[in-house]
Amino acid sequence: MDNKRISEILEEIGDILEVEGKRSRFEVLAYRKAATTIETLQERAEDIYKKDGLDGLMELQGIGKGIAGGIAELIETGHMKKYDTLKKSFPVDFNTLTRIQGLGAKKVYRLYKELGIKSIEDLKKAVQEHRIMTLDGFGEKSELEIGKGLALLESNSGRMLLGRALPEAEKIIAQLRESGLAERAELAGSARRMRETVGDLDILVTTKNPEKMTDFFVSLKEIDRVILRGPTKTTVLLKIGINCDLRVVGTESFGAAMQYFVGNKDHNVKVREIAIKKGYKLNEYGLFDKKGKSIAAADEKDVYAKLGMQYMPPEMRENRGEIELSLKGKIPRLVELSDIKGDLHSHTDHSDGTYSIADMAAAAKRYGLSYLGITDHTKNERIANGMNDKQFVKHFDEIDKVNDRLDGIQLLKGAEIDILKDGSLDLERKTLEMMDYRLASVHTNLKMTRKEMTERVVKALSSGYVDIMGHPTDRLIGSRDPINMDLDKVFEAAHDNGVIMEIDSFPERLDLGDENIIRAKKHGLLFAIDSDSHSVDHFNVLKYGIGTARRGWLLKEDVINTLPVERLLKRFKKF
DNA sequence: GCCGTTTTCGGCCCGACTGTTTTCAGTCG
Repeated sequence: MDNKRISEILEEIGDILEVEGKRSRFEVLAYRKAATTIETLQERAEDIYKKDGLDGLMELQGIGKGIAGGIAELIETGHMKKYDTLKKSFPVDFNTLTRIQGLGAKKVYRLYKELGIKSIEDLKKAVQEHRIMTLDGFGEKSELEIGKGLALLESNSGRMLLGRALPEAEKIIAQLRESGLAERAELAGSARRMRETVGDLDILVTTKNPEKMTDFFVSLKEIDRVILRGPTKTTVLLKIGINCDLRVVGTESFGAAMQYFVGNKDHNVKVREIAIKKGYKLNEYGLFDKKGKSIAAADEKDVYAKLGMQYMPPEMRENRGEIELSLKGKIPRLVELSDIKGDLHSHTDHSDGTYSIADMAAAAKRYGLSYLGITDHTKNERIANGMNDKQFVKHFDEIDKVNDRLDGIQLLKGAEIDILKDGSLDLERKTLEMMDYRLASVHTNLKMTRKEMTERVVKALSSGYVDIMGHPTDRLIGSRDPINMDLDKVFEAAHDNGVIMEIDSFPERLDLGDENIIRAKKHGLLFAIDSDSHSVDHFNVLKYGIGTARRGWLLKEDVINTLPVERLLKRFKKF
């Protein structure tokens, strides 16, 4: 059973327990928390259970004996007694119905009890027939909002790629800054933490004129409609299809607000618990002592410092151990975009890129890189114009010629070699040995059994010819699951054979992702943060790869393309 | 139901906005 279904079931148990009202609200919270944990897990809960049993599940955040047992039951039998029983008494699609903005478990239950609404279809009909507004506590406006929520639900599926949402946020923030109304305007929330997908955007501003500031914000052309508006918080729907919150805070509490709105929920709960233990109270307005006097608020670093904590980069604030590290003062300096000296994955018009070798070199130089690896596709990728051995020999010759004319940037000869179905590489040894380095990826035959796929990849990595494994899991966020293989075995093979793991920076790939980076690093692996550029405009996706690497707590020394070219070349296989 | 730098029992973050309420519950993040 996949994580999504497990988390839906846990969430729904939480909903039903809440409306049932028999259990403590903390039990409800516990199920919701467990649901979030499973939903955001990169590894399959089923794999964890098969490998480490109940203990493996219980190591996860917010999952104890009870819920772990329930998950195990789901995996073993496809059913969970507790859920089936609850569902019999409440045959309502809580999961879908509560996705409508403004509808929570309790309202959904009332709609069921009083109007018999069990599904989205029932709800749509009830709205059309104006039956919602007849209920106590619901009015004309509630019905209208539910109607809008229904339309929105049909038009988009919730989360959006960071690569689509972040540029929009940057555009909006730039306008807020240029308006002359904002003293400061900063991105907060999951986008600032560089999560690969975001559910909404959060922007924080300080201003002398909140009223005018908000007027200006809601008048921006990027905005579709205003969902709610108050003196400190305004929510709008953007035309690109996600919500954007504007928070207006005082300059004196800007730091506390950043602290509050940047970390994820678990991070914040934990930090606030630390405040309580110290006899303080922490909210978005400041850190307060017992007498209610503010002891830190304007500066984010100061808020953490007064709690005995070292500042943590936004990308770390996910409650994955950063708080403990921070209390010990051991937060490391993470890798930064400016550390990147070159890019080891790019395509030209010799395969499926759109620009010449010389154009790509010039673009990389403009981007500030000092070397660029050209890694065009091999013949198995017919669709991408992959080259055969003979064509590669000619291709290398041309790279050499272009290289001779270049100044300030050096080209490296490589290829993105297909790992074939049987685990062999798609070029002859002779050709492989002509390159500066070799990047190998899986592109075809993605639906093999776990055992077959693991053997295939391990065989390729053990060939003695692979320097970098390209986009290792081959996932496409939101559209293609990672290939099914035993990642620990793959990482082990990579370690034994000196293979570097790629972090492909393309927003729909971000592969490896943050959790798998942490896992690979535990195996002692090194990384390459690459753009996978197919055009001269693509180098700026590197920032997403950097963000992902930072979410995986990588340091400069973990990333090989922070090395100058002479030292980099020493890391690659020699023949 | 989960969890442990006071704890294996007794806690569990905190505030804003809305609609429909005459003082607040529900929802959201």
